[in-house]
Amino acid sequence: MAGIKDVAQAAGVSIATVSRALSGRGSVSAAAQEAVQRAAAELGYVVSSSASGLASGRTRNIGVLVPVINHWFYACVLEGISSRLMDEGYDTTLYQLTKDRTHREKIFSDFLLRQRVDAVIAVNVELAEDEVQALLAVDKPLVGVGGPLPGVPTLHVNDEAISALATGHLVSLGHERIGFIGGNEETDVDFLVPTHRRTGYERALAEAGFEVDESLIVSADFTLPQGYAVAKQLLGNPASRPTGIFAASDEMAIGAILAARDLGLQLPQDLSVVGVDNHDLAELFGLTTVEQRPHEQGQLAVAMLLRAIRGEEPAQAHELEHRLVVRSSTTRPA
Amino acid sequence: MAGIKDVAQAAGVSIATVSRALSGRGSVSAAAQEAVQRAAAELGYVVSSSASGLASGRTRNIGVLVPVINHWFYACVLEGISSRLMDEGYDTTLYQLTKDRTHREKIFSDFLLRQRVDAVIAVNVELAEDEVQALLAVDKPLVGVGGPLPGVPTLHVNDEAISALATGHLVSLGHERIGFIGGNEETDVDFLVPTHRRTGYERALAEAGFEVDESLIVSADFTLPQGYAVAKQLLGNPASRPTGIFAASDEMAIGAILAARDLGLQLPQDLSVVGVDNHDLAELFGLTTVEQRPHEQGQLAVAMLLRAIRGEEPAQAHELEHRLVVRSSTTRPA
DNA sequence: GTGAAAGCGCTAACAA
DNA sequence: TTGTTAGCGCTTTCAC
Repeated sequence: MAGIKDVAQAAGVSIATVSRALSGRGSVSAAAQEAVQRAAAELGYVVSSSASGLASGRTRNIGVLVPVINHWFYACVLEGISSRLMDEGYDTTLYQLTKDRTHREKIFSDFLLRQRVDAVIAVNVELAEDEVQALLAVDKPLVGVGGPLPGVPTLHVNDEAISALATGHLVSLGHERIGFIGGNEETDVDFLVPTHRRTGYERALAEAGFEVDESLIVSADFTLPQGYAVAKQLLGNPASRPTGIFAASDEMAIGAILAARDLGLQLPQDLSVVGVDNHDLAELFGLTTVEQRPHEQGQLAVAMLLRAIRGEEPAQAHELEHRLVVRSSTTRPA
Repeated sequence: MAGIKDVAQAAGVSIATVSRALSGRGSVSAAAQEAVQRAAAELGYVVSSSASGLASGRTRNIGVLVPVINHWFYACVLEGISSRLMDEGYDTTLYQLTKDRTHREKIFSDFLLRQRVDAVIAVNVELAEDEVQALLAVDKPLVGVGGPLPGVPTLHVNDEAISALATGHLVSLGHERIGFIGGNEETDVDFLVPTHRRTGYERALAEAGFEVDESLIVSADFTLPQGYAVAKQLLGNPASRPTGIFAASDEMAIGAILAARDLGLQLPQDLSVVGVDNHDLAELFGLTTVEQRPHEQGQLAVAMLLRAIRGEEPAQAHELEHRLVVRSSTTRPA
């Protein structure tokens, strides 16, 4: 396995020049540059990340914290992050953060805190104050996706505005009894997403002059099956049935659509449904939804992080756009 | 940031003893062990992975190669891998391998080959002969999931047997016109999975004495929407419609169920559907399927890899179990 | 069981 | 622009 010395020898320069030529730090003559490049290629030389990391303090490795992987949103964000990071020559190291404190502590102390990563992207994980401090204390740039994290630059959509938009869409169509399928905060790995989405829903209702009817509010875990289950409860009683439902995720919204079908309801005549995400399945179900682009969120997070790593302008919180995608799952009430 | 020297000083021993005590390599007296552990904990000391890696040649970091992340199977495998790896004190570094040769080459040369990872798990990526050789040449253990990879220990289900089982289930119910929704090989990231699943389907038909009817065979990309689309074509013509469908993935099977419903067919009376996976959504749709447990596959792959890393018995190909999960999507034909 | 010391393969001052 | 050289913080012989 060729080392930097071999390359230096083959190129007829010193190892320092090889290092400079290959890393782009410091100036190197065109001739030397060329010679080094050629020699490195011929020998199949690649710097040892351990050696480089030890000497420079940079690992070119970014830690990504996610609560789960097997979930549309996280998988998309992760794809966005990893592809962008790879383009920039960085590795992506994955940490699944559970709710278990000791497990988390281990991740923080054993993995993140020392030399393993140059920086961290936290995707929808609610970091405790001391966890944030620990990261910042070792001078590791930290960017959050789905924040907000106190004192941390974060990329996020405006969950409240999204909900208000979705609910408002139903209101504008003439719906007066609008159900809400939210997330349940206990089991939830996400932040305040459940809370914010509910607040937006209530705000839109208030603006329309409607009262909040607790019997129209149910919660699930953002998945399709649970959305189906709670929607069935919500729709089961013909007397109290809402004419429209806003679900805090597309998966739950699709669950609601399936539940409505199984109850013999015609959509959208008997029931309008709006979701959030613009999930891969949304189009198939004709689901009206508020789009958020997790893949892009991941890419943007990387861009923010790189700026922080390079010590450029202090990146700050950035609110991402969202837009209503109207399809066939919503119409005026019968 | 405390270093090994600080710990040595605090514990009143040499840095060599600290290293031994913390890594478990070499013998240390109980007293020293205790003193070191205490000092390290007090100082919040964690070894520098760069320094340790440089000195020892071990990074405690495993590279995981996947074609995509945002897909049920891969996300599950990934969760299994990363959680198990974390338990063992290893990092998981993620590499998305595209079909683009130059991109792949970059991953291999710049990332994998040098000091960044101790070993590699390839999940359903078809590695070229030279890619496998490159890994083995630098003496990096390699384990495949979903193989087979020539000369590489691999964990895999028997795709052909799975298909034969699923198709046989329909045959045993009395179906004679059985459609097949397979994967399309061109766009496919997976191996020979599409081919094997088709072979199993054909074998089961042959065993039952049926001829293969090409008009009953369609292909999609393993996703629900495409499964829906091709199933609609398959089921559109009432004259040539099959009474049962075997889909090579649960997502496509569910797509077929939805397509059938949209065509006004009653399930399972008018159409039986079998899938493969036992996907999170299978139960909701009452889908009969052949289960494979990707999460476990990931965990087992880690176990195999660790054995290889430790130089224990040469791990070999391991075929995973599968089982038929019968639900309500299949019955005898009308 | 323990310590001294020689690297591991680079990067970054510094000097030229 | 280039080379020399001193570390980076560990692990691992080797001698005791």
